[in-house]
Parts: sequence; C-alpha cells; structure tokens
Amino acid sequence: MTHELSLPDGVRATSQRRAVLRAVGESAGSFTVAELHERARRLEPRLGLATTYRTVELLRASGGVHPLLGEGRHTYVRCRPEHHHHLVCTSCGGVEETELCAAPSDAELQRKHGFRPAAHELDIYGTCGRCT
Amino acid sequence: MTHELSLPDGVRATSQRRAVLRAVGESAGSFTVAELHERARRLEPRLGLATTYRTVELLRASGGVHPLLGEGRHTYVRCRPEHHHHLVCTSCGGVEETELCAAPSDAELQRKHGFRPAAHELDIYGTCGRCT
DNA sequence: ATAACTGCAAACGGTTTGCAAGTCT
DNA sequence: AGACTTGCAAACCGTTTGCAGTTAT
Repeated sequence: MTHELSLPDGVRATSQRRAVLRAVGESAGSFTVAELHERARRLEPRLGLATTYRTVELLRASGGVHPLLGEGRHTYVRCRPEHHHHLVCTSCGGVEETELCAAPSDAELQRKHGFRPAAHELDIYGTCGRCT
Repeated sequence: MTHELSLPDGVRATSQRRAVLRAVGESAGSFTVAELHERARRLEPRLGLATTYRTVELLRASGGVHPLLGEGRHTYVRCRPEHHHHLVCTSCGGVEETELCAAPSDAELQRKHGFRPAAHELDIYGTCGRCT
C-alpha cells in the first residue's frame, strides 16, 4: 500500500538524504520543511536546514512530495495527498479537516469555461459542534 | 454591474486608501501587493508600501479582496458580492469567476462533523482556455 | 483636539546561496 | 581522483512593526 519513497536517479544516497526520506515516510498528513528537519535530526543530528530544503526540492522535482496550495506554499504532503478541506468555525476559530468534497465536475468546467482544473481549495465557514 | 468597492465603516477615507481602492478596481485578474502599490503610486506618489499592505489587509478583513495562496508571494483577487468561485489559471495568472458550485451538503457536514456551515469559498486552480 | 493614519527604516521569518571542508563512487 | 554533497553563515525577499510626525473628523 505505501508507495516506497526514493531518491531520483543520479543523486548520491547520503545519510542526510536517507534521514529526510525516513522523516517524510513517518509523517502523517502534511508537513513543513521545518517540521521535517526537526524529525530528521533525530536520526541525523548534524543535518542542516539548508540540506533539508535541498532534499525536499529534489523530492518535489522527482514527484516524491507535493506542495499544497491550500496551506501556503511551504506545506507539503507525500506524493498522494489526501484530499481534504477545511471547516473553519467562526465562533471559536478552530479548524478541522474533512474529506467531504463536491467540487464542480471537470467536464462541466471544461464545457462552460474552457478551464482545465488541476486542484482546488475549499474552505467552509460555520459553527462547529462544540460551539452550537 | 460592478459592485462599488469601499472601505469598511469606521476607518478614515484618506487619499492613500482611495488610491489603493482605485488600483484594486483597475486590476484585471489577480494581483500582488507590490503590483498594487506600483499602480496606486501613479495616483499617490508618496504612498508607502507598508500602507498598501495595511490597506489590503483592511479590504481583506471586510471582504473586498480575497487572498489566493499562489507561488511565492501572496496574491489577491477582487471579490464581488454575488455567490461565485474563482478559476485561477496557474499559467497566466488570470482569474475568472464561475457560478458553478457544488459544496458538500449541509446535512452531510452536520452528520459527519457536527458542523453547521454558513458560507464557503472555493478556488479552483488549473489551466484556462487561452493557455491550453 | 485628538485619535487615526502615514512614511520611513529597522526588524522579522522563511528560503536560498556562496564557499570551504568533507564524502561517496 | 574527482565530482557531488554538506554545514555554516550571510544574503535575500516579502511582510510586519515601532515610532515620530501628519491628517481626517
């Protein structure tokens, strides 16, 4: 089930890069580069932040991780991003995630607007369970 | 047709803010704060960048503009009151509006999350007709 | 009169880069 | 050996903030 994460061909398999790879593998959901760095440092304490950035960029270019539009460009998910949206409570400010989604169909967007959708972002505002 | 853009209640109508407002009004599609600043400076040469940021934040808080989290810098689009969503072309930066909408149903959100939705925002990223 | 607002410049936080030292093949 | 990779620190860039002077109401 879990697709094996690997470095692109032609780059060297250093201990630093392996540590970053494992940190990505251990991530549940989305992560920032800083979080990844912190986690990878447990395996490779001398790992520098710049190297983490460089490795994430390698993985991004080879399709191993994917940047999320929704939470700012500095958030990534492992290649198969779980599709989720935000439920923002306007009373307490809390945010939860949901997998429920019903965006307009690709075909309809194509037909009515000539637009080819690649990703979308949906934020739903309302009142959460605790606040009702 | 074009809804008049205005400052929120309780804030002073200065020439700087009017210049930023007009610059927003003149924008086609999305814009960055820096672009807005440059455009608004033609009307108000002494306008500072910080003031442009502060005014954009005012407009954002009062619903006059809507932030898109694109590559690198934050970009915004002007927001009109009718219910609509944005089709953002990641190739040319253009933004069109669509009335197509299919958010998850209130009942489903209520049942699965105990969340009572009031409003939602949907941004769809992809390639527009001209860029395909 | 006075609270809101401004420009300026310095501060800030995340990201990138130059470089000398170190490492994989 | 030789190219690739690293850590470090400085540079970078968009954004925010502190402050003293200015302006709308």
